[in-house]
Amino acid sequence: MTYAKTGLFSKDLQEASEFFKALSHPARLAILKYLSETRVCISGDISEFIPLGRTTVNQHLKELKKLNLIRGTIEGSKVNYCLNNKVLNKFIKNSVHLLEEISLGQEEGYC
Amino acid sequence: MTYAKTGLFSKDLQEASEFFKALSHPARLAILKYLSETRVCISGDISEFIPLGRTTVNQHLKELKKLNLIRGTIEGSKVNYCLNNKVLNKFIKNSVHLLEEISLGQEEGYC
DNA sequence: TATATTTGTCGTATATTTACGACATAATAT
DNA sequence: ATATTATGTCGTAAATATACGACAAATATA
Repeated sequence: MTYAKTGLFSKDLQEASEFFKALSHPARLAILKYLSETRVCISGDISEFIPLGRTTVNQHLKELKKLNLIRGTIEGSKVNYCLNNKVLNKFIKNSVHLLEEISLGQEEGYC
Repeated sequence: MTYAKTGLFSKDLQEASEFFKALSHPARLAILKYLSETRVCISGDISEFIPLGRTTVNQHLKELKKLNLIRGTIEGSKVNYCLNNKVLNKFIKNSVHLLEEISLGQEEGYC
């Protein structure tokens, strides 16, 4: 196909949409929430907590790692996962700003 | 497949992820931003503004309409589109709350 | 050393998304 | 009445996402 037309849009919108895409599956939101609560935990804890197969959870972790929203550090045979708050907060700040830009100064409905 | 496992997660996460999915393409963000600026405009203006084919833009509008983020009202042979701020603001409020819940009370990185 | 544990990668099947051309319909303009 | 405009729908091709079993590698345990 003449695919991947996402490059035709502004950098801002591209970045924001990528962040939203990372958040577009309940499993990934659940992982972020879980990591927010546990601060740190090993891979196995996450896939035990999420009601999906271990391989699938791993794939979701990969998606989150792709955007640096989480970090995994090896410790022996286990891997500790945690939020990368620096990056996460930057994305949150930007996307909240974008959403406010869209909704601010709006009355009920103009049509 | 044993597909659509999204139903295994809480209603909150399901709803939030659906909203994020609606925002996960730069074209849809661009449409929302455009409607925020113009307040109202016709379908043709949107597909002219967005660097994609008319059919594709229509499809994106359909996605946004599916979640009631926008509204389309027929006027003769034209269709006026505008934001549905009531619904939009509800989604924004909920998702900002969720994101804050995830990021709040977090130091730099725990691993 | 042999075995179990923990994790990651590869391949694969199916579902969904993205993008668009071709066609249909209704309203407007000529 | 006919042509043009504005919009929507259908079908389809290609790209991506989702889900998982089978296998591999490395560490920890017996």
